[in-house]
Amino acid sequence: MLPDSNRSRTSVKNEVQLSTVSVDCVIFGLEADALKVLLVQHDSGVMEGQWALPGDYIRNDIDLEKMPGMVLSQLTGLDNVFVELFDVMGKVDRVSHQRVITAAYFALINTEKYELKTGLGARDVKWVDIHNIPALIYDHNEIIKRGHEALKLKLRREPIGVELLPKLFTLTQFQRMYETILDITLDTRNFRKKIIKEGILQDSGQKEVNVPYRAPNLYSFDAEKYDELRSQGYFLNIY
Amino acid sequence: MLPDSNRSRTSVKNEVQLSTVSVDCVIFGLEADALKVLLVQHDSGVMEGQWALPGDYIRNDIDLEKMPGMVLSQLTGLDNVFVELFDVMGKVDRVSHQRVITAAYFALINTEKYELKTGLGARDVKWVDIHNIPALIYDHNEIIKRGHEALKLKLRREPIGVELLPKLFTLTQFQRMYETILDITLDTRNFRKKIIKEGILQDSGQKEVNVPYRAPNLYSFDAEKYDELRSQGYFLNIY
DNA sequence: TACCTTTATGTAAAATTTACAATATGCTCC
DNA sequence: GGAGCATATTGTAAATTTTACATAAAGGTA
Repeated sequence: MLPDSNRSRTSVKNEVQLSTVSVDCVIFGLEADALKVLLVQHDSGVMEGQWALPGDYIRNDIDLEKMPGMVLSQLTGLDNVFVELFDVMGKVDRVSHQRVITAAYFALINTEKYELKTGLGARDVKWVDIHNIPALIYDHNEIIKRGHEALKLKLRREPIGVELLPKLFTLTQFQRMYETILDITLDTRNFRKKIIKEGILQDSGQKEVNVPYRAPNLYSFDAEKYDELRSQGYFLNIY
Repeated sequence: MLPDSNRSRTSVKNEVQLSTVSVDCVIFGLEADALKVLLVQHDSGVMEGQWALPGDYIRNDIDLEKMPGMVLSQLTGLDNVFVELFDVMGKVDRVSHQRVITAAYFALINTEKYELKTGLGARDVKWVDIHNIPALIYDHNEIIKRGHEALKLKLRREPIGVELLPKLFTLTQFQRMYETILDITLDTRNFRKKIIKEGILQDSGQKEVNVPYRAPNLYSFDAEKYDELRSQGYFLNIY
């Protein structure tokens, strides 16, 4: 990039090209058995009543990477959530009437425990199952599809989902997390063998209580062990 | 995102926030035994004489994803090259005096065969070995580092490098491509066994000619076979 | 024909993957 | 206290894959 007063030959000399830039967030909500996406319904304007991904126009006095956190904070009250950029949509005609470039981020949170708030010009906010996304404005359906692919790839490289589980969790919870996000079914025996062998989980010696069946063992995540694996280029092959 | 006349509550009402947006390209050049990056030297302006990644400000009448191709075309004359977005840098203070958001793309091409041209306000253009990148302007060194990580990850999922090899190539060329890009050394016997077993290469039955040693067999890439693998979530584990 | 350089290849041991189903536990209800 | 219910937990044999490692083959050159 040549960001000084000398403009490139493809740009108009001495005239800085300005653009409208927004941030769109695919906020994935993990439940015990379903993966959902947070959608907002526009309050007014041309798109009144239509459903869309939560997002906002960027502000030039705020770091771009802080924007998705702000969106999330306004809709869920959550802070310090895992968020990652996965794409940028920049076709000239993706939005009618004006060219809007959007940075697409995904986040992964727990749908439980947090109360949704309307905000950001939204009349309504709701969780929708990933398999049942309605028609959204612009290219938002495509953004969700790509976001899910990015999430799945990420999960195979990093167990980002453990942060959504309690400090101590059962192997079944751990497996369901993978199954739900990756949208696959796993063989329990083989999955456990693999995870145990990798050593990223530690048996706490405790058992869950107050369950009306055999109490499962509780495990914790061994971050050190995992960091060791990641430095060697970790990729979880499960099908 | 709520891109209609109704602005979000975090934005100033009825005033569209505009931004300066650029594209920076980490153009990787593959040689027989080295991975290089294309750098340009600024012609004039505040950054005169300093080295940087090639890039340009975006134009609002051109699809964002077409920009890196245009940059590449101007510097190398190459068209239809593999290019992929891997990050967006958007900190407020990453560039002095004005906030510039940049979309970072990487490309992978062959340094041979193509003549570099100065262009885009560049006084000079050159290939620099990935291990010897000088201090660049702004956060360009960081962008290269991230671009290399993205390239390595991509190569493990897709054999993007084959397009840089001749239609018919030797297993040694194929192996060197992986070694150079991933910056590792591979065991020849094990690498060949793995690749052959995967079936993504076809023995053409021909041999290279005019070599002053045992003539190696020539192979071609089996795109169909690879597509089959990719649909099952391909990831090449080699160390 | 001897030599140089690079290609091509095998194998045994260890580790991993795969495909399967029966038993163990804790609680509830009678 | 025993039967029933629901989930947790676990093993194994076969097939496949990975790992570590060294020698012979081929083509050209001198």
